[in-house]
Amino acid sequence: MGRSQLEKQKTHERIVEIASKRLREEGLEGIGVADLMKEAGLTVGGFYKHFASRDDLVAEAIQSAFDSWGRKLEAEGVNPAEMTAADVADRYVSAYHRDNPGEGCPFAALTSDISRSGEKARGIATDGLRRNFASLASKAAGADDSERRRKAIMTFAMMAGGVGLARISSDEELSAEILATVRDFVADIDK
Amino acid sequence: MGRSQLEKQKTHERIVEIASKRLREEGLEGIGVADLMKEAGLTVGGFYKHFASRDDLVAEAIQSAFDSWGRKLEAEGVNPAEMTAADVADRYVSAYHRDNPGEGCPFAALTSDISRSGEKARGIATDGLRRNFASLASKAAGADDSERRRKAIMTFAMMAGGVGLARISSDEELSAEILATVRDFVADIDK
DNA sequence: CTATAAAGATTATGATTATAATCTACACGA
DNA sequence: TCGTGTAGATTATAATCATAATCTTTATAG
Repeated sequence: MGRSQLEKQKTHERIVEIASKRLREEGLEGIGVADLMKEAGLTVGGFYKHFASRDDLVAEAIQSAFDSWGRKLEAEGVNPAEMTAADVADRYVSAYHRDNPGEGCPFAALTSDISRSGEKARGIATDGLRRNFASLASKAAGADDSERRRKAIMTFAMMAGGVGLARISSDEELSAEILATVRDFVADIDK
Repeated sequence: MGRSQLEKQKTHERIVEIASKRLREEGLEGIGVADLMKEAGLTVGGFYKHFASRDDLVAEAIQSAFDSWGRKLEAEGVNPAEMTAADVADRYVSAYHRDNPGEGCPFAALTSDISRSGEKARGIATDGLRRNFASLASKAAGADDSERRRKAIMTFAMMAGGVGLARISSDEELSAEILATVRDFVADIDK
């Protein structure tokens, strides 16, 4: 049976992980199958032994990107449940996140790309959105669930939008100003 | 001299306007030179009589997209200076804007694309950012200029981010909830 | 009225791409 | 140990694309 099943699974995960990073860096159409395989130490030929189409890889890669936030915290020994909204903002609305889209949030890196995508990618992203809102709502200050949810939604919109705008600005000072402003507002709302 | 100068200018503007719309709809790499020319009633051949490269067209199209907001208001007889922040939000954070990226704000439609672009496009966009912040600051409530500016920045981040997320969601209910939440918050901040 | 320069059409060119067919070598069931 | 199925390599295939060379037509200068 050719290489072992274990090998294949490892390879599969490697391709997905690489794609997840590169696609966030260069957009959903930004990198080709051949380059991706090359970066995984492979050649084009084997690609379709792993994925029915490039689109399928993209879907898996987006899913993996959504999970990466949690995996990263885990790797650092941080408990997501213990983070306050301000803690989240410090990480999310940071120069590091701005400068490393490949390891960051797909909503900040791929907003436009996903909104132009098909049902598959949008569905995965919609699930991710719901999870993000729920997680942030559990951290938000507020009199009732409804108010906490509203704060979660607007906080996330502001954070994702802020990082997006900060990435656009070619003026570092303006970019830093955007990040700092958004961070402060999130901390204020958290009260 | 071939067709008249006036004709040429008209043609040039037509190409840019079409590109400005289609690029916002399908991303900066989403549509080819041939299709663009076809939509303008022309063929590929003449393209390089108007633009040194596709990149040059993209830059002009982005610039035009930034100007389009003002042109649209003007066409409707609305005076931008008289709009409150809540007025802006009602327009910006609307289902119509969400569903018609081609006529809308490039920061909402092209966030990811522009942040991956070269200096030319980023520079144009950075100017656009500054103008947006200044315009919103003049409408914001606040004790001093600094507070008004801070509100402008966070408001714009929230609005652009909100429309971006609303476009991603394949669940119409969730999408509408995002829009409504952001709109309400902007109105509140405006106080 | 005529010559010509430039707008736009027609038609290469060469690069890049996703997908696929075929080949090769190895891991496993027997 | 042998035969086979499959992972991955090599090598087409066919589409798409930006760019360019060349041809055609017509608006204007003289």
